[in-house]
Amino acid sequence: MARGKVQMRRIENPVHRQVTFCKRRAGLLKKAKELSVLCDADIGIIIFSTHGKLYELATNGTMRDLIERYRQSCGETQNVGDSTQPKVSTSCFDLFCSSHS
Amino acid sequence: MARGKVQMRRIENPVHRQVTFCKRRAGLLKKAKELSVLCDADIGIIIFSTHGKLYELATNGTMRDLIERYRQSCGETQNVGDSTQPKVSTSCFDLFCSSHS
DNA sequence: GCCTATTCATAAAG
DNA sequence: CTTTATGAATAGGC
Repeated sequence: MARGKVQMRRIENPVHRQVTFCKRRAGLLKKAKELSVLCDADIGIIIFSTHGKLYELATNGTMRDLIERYRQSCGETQNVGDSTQPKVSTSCFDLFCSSHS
Repeated sequence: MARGKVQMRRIENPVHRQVTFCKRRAGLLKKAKELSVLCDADIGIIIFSTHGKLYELATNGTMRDLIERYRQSCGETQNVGDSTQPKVSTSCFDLFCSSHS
């Protein structure tokens, strides 16, 4: 982005990667908050670092509520706005009920 | 941001809000993918528009797996990297177990 | 949806 | 941590 373009590959230098992770993570969360305020949207973000540390953000209410709402919506919604996922047919309800017969 | 600064309030004009929502949502998801690739992180994003439409992104695997992983981690993690939330003391496990005694 | 002027984010350096 | 040069995101128009 600055001082030279960055290539979209995994950053191999651990120090460099850590610095970039911190900066971009902050930027991403900021963007999410802005989108939430400007467009009155409800946004949740879950981030796991390489080392498995969890970072989260819920712009409205709690992540708990958001996941619960997600569980309901994804069972009704046929298609989401992003085409990254090939579309999984697994019902989201299974996630919460599979261990409780 | 461009052609004039935007104030951080809810955009009242519905058309304008819709346009901004589309543009910024795309930008947010792109940033998330970049962060995921560059820093080898696992990221999930859930977005509900004003009208309740769901948009989602899981950079690695499925949202189902990510939520499952989140459930486990948030019970172990004491603090997340973001200070937006005042810190909720409710155990995340309650979310999935409260209805099953 | 595409284009362009402008603001924003951020990689590299101090 | 703070600064700064530069690429990226995006608001407003078509």
